[in-house]
Amino acid sequence: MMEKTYQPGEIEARIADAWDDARAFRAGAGRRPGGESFSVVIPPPNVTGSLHMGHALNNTLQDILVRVARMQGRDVLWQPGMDHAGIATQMVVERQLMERQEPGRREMGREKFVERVWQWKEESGGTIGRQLRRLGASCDWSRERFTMDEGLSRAVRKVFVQLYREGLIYRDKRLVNWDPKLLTAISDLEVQQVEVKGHLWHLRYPIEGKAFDAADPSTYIVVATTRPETMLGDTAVAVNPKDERYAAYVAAYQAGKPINVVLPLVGRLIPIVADDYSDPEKGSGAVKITPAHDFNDFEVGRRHDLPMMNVLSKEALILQEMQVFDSAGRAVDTKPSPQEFAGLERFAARKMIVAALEATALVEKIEPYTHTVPHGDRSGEVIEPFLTDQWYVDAKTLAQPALQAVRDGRTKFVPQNWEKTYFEWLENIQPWCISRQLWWGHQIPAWFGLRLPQDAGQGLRTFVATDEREMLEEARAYYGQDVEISIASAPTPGLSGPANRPAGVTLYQDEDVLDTWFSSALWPFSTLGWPDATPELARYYPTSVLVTGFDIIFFWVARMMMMGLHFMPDVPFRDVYIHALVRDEKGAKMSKSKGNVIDPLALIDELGADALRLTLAAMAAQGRDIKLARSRVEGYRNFATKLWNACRFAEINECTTVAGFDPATATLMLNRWIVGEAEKAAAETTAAIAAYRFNDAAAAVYRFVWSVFCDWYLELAKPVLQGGEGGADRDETRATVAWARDLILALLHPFMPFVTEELWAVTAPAEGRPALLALSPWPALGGLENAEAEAEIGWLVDLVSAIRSVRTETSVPAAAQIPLLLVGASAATRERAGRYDETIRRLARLSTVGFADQAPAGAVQMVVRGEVAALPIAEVVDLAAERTRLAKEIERIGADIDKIDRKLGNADFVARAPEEVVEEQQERRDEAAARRQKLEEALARLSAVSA
RNA sequence: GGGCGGUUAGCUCAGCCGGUAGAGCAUCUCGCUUACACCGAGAGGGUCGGCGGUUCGAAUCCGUCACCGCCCACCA
Repeated sequence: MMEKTYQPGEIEARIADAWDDARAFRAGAGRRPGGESFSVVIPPPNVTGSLHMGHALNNTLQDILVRVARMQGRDVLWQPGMDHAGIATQMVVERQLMERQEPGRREMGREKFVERVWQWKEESGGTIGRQLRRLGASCDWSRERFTMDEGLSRAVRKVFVQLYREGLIYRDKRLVNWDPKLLTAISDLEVQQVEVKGHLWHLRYPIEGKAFDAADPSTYIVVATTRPETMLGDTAVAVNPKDERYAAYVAAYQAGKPINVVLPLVGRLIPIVADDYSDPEKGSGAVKITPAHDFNDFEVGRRHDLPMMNVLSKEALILQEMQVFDSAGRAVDTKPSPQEFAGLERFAARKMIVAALEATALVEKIEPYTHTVPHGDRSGEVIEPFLTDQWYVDAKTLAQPALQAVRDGRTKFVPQNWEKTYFEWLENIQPWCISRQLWWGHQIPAWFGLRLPQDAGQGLRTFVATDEREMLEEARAYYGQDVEISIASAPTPGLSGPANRPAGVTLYQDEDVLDTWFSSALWPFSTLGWPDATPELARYYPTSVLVTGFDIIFFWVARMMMMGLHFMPDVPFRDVYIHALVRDEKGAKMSKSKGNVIDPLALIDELGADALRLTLAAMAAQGRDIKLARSRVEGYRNFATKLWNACRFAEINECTTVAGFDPATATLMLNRWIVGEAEKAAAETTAAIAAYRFNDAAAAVYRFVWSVFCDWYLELAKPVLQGGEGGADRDETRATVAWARDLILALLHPFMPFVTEELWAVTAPAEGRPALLALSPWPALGGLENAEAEAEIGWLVDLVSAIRSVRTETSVPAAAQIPLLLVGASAATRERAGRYDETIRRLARLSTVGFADQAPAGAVQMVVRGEVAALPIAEVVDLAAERTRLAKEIERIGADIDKIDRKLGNADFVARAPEEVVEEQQERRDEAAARRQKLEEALARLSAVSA
């Protein structure tokens, strides 16, 4: 015997185990002959992650698609896995070390630390996988992959080496976004622009050869800056070539004899150059150029062949000695910093430098100034543009095929408007900095050694290879077979210049690791075994669809497209379904700091995974954020209980699945009707899912289950099921109820896998029914709609609804059993009334259903499908109120008719609108007119009585 | 500066390849009845942000304005 309410908690864990035991989600499980492949790779959550609403939405949608495909008998793989999340994970473990007061990362050393991270991963890294299982995600967990697995690491190295050899990965010295807290470079995408209130300092730079006089503007040039501390590294001042104010400086520069300024505090002479970058509208129109600490200045420096002076250390402290590089990035010199600033942190230095300048009247003015400042998205620290050697991917080249594939429609975005965002970004893509100064990640497979004297190349000799053995082969080919090659763990001090002892060479591997997204970019093929030609790769690549949030289009989608197209013969996925962000009730982004996070696991505990899933699906309308309210989830929890009780009703009434039952053979109108409605609902749901219209799909099943199956079909079936007459009608109805219930369970299963699987199991499994709903066929019906049945049951529904409505409006006590008279009923109506006598009386609370040629005086009347039905209850009803009711309805219909008449009276409408539209209007008018006629008659009879 | 999205019932949102304004929640009224009070029946509630245009006809297409949100770039 089933419980009265659905208790998700007890059931969900048990069902999840049942799926596991049956290996129901293994790749290809449930595949039926001819089933084409359907594959999805999960957006790998961070190994440090725990389930938030975004994951819940993302994986619910994937699971719906995957479960439908599996039920459709396709060869399904949902590939799960996790991302090693370089920075995030390293931070977590470092924090843990600190909390436990253990030695820090640096004291521990690289090898030990990495070992420690692996240990952490084994112990605590699997949380999200378990949480996804609780959500019901039907991934093939036996194939779980991790971006740092041996196999995936091999793919990473192979890709790196090949791109390097193709010239698409290279090392370069240029400005990067440097995070002075994490002490690593980060990519443009990991930088957040934050608006901050700061100041704009107007500084006077004295002109060379003129005695500085604050009162005489010809003795200095004013530059405006938000970052005074970088002035130590200025190597020029730029003015616009068209700026009249600075015509003399421009002319001098163009004549090859630039006028210099004396850099305050430093005393270095730096030229005034003419460059379009300088905007006459901004500041003073003259701008200080610090090529080593500003991206724009860096470009100006390259254009004018200016030296770059690095003022800051990696920790953003002012250097003792500034490092000087030429415009090509070659180290050329060092220069002493003013010693009073050496070692100061950059913001402290700013204060002191401003103070020093003020002391000598070199500050013209200070304005409050609001501007945006780049911050690291992980550390929250102000990013420092920093001159370092890093590895870059030539993203521009790789982007071309990725753009083309979407333009050609080989990969489609849903909703399509995201293509624009994708195009925009790829068309303006910058080199992708892929090296990170971290320990946790894929160490870059590049080794450095000294150059041979005869080698004219610059810097150290680089060997890039997939492993040490391959690297050593290359090195031997370079240094000679007889040279002894050793590998050091770190660069030896003073390692520069030519290899002067070719008898023995020491190499060391690049210490940096790759950006986590580098390995994620390979996910669709690396998880399938690439670079080996595995059967999985052949079966499941390209994947069918990628489901992800828009915030990750650049980070991940675009890069998978680039890598997939470069290394595989086809795109990584056919469709990209982009879903929205889950926000809180008020539309704010959920964040821990705001404290408005709704924990999906808490909701699952309380209301069930199914309720949460159906809520998310029902709210996943394309192109719109989801504002999640708890009440909504409660509503869907109620729906689960409703379903549960409907199944309980079926059980109580012995509606058991009849093996081989063919819905087309149903004979009772009621059964033919529900069978047709079921077909419609199934078709609607299937089509909506195929179009990624999850909300429409959810609404279609929801409505069918509650408003059609429960509200009408089961109610209408009660007399047959419970009438005690037994016989063929009852058998057929029991079979039909069971059939419709099974269909509902199937249609709902992708949305609510747990309850439906449980109900499937408890509703007395019949022979020939698959043991697991998850592997049962998806409903595919045809030819079940029946106009006759629709007309008959439609009339029944309308009649009962009309009586109920009138009863309430005329204040007939709910308990009162009143008679009904069908006035001037047609033969069909009489027959139907007879057939459903008990049903009608039960649902409309009537004592009798009779017939009459005319409505009795004072009867309450209504019009149902063109015929009058009367409730002869003059004594219970307030006649005046009844008159008002009728008059109101007549008025309403009158307004409708007027509206239609205006249309039909419009010659243009009749002439230009499509024929069927005109006909439809005509029909509606006729119907309304007939109805009004009947109502007017009813009103007349009523008035006659009271008169 | 460039781009995208939003503005529809008290709330949260569907509908938007033009042709009778919908759902859930909330509200109000009623509730005989063993599938379900996490329920049933009924009701109220919207000039679809403003203005203009196209059209026989606009919530739906176009333009414009207002407000809200997001993304990208830049900011001396």
